[in-house]
Amino acid sequence: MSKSPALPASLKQLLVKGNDLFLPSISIDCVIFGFHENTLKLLLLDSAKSNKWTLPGGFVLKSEDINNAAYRVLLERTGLKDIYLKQFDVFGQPNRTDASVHKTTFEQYGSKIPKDHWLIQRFVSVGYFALIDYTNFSIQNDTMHSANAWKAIDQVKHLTIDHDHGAIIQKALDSLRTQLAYLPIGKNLLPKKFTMPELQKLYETILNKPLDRRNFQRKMLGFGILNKLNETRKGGAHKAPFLYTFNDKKYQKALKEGLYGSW
Amino acid sequence: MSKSPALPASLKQLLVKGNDLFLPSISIDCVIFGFHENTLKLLLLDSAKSNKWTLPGGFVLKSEDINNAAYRVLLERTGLKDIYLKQFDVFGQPNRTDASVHKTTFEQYGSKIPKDHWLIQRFVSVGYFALIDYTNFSIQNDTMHSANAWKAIDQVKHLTIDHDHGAIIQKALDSLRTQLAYLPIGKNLLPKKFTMPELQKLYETILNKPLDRRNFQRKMLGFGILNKLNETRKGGAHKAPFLYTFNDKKYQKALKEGLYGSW
DNA sequence: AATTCATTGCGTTAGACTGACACAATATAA
DNA sequence: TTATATTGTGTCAGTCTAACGCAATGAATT
Repeated sequence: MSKSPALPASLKQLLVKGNDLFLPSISIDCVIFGFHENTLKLLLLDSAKSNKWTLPGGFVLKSEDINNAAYRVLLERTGLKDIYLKQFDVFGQPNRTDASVHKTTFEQYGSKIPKDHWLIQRFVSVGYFALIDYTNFSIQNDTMHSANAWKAIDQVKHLTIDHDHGAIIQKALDSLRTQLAYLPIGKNLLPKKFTMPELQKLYETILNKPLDRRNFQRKMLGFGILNKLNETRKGGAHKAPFLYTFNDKKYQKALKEGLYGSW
Repeated sequence: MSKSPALPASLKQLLVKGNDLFLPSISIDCVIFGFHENTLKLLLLDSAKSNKWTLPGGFVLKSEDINNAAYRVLLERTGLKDIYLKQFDVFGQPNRTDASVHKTTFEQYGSKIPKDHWLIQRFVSVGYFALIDYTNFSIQNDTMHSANAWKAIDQVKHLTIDHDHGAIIQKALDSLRTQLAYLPIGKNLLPKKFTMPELQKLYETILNKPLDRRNFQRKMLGFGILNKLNETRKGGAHKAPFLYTFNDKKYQKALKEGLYGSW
């Protein structure tokens, strides 16, 4: 006759079978970027009513490729497949995880995690970042976290972030910016058809600085990864800009070989 | 009255205490590059007389930062400190490790690893690459591997490489080449004082293509990370080239901020 | 001691790229 | 119809890059 709600099945499974299902010591954190209304956003989870926000993450099945685990986490969380997902760093400080979060989660339901349980050991986390199209996406909620939400990147620093997830986010952003310099970007972050000003806004938002419209266009077209369509986007109160799509083959090639090559 | 030699203490410790000392499921592999006689070399271990070559690696102590674990492995293996060490990827395919190697190692000494032992579970490995000065370095041997050796990078593909270490080496080389485009390099790979032709050879070796002598010098000096000394290196049968050192402050700054910035 | 010769230091030039800006065309709103 | 903000296209000077020229130098050769 406890006043606590019943322990959800997914949490119970984690508690009882986690040790059998997952690799010990290794976790995954995903920094999921979305782009909407000229703002870069992050998909965050409101962790177990503790008023702390966390990154969507998970564990690696015992016979699962670690990259697939990251794709699985992304799929479970967003319902999206075939997304650009990039492993950007490993976070392995011994004190980076704080078992008290898990304890709190389970205590809500009147459950206790045994001492030395798989879940409250030290975890080394592999960080991935993903870029997704904000528009054709619906947030998937789960039982462990009461709310999932998109947060504008510049609001994030005012939130209470769990663990070292703030540092992970910062590192992901740095990696994203660095990548921008030598890899194409935007494929999964923008709708299929987009305008040059939209693409530019994306770049400006990630880099957090304005770019010259005309030079941006010249450089972008120079990369040779865009198809110019014979359509324009009407509806804006001004001259209708042309629509573009990414040239898939050339985009993929540029992803592999880089945009420049330098030396 | 076994004919096998006695099990070395370090191996015994791994067998008996490994489970207590180290994190499960996580290992570290180091791709250690050296530069000597205009050749890029790799430090490899002749693994347990099995005629397979492996990368120097190790495990993470239970309360040790994973980056420190990599530095520790490097120190144990080479005796070198303060080396540039870069985490470049995570290797997490479920079938990437092959427990038979460890079995063979212990069977040599007439020891058997228990089933389900910590050591023969699946490991996810974090790859680091290091760049060291070939000259002031002495190879440290250990008990688990009969021989450590420098192997020229283009000989490596003719060797029998253990596990997925061949793929790890390839990925390290790719990362090194990519880094060359936007980060300074050479600090630990060359002696303190070096000539411009020597530095150029290093770049040419890593990139595996010739560079124009005069353009290389102009570009390199343009980075502003070199100090030109008032000495020349005599002894070569020709005009004596000037000696340079790296400007430590500017070198470190360039490591953090990159050499260009592009956008 | 003079000569040879591979290598180094310094320089030039044409073409490509970059940053800053001008001006006409156009889709909606007033 | 006019006004206005925005887009498409273009220019131009400064910078960077690739390719190459030539004199200076240090040891080896004669």
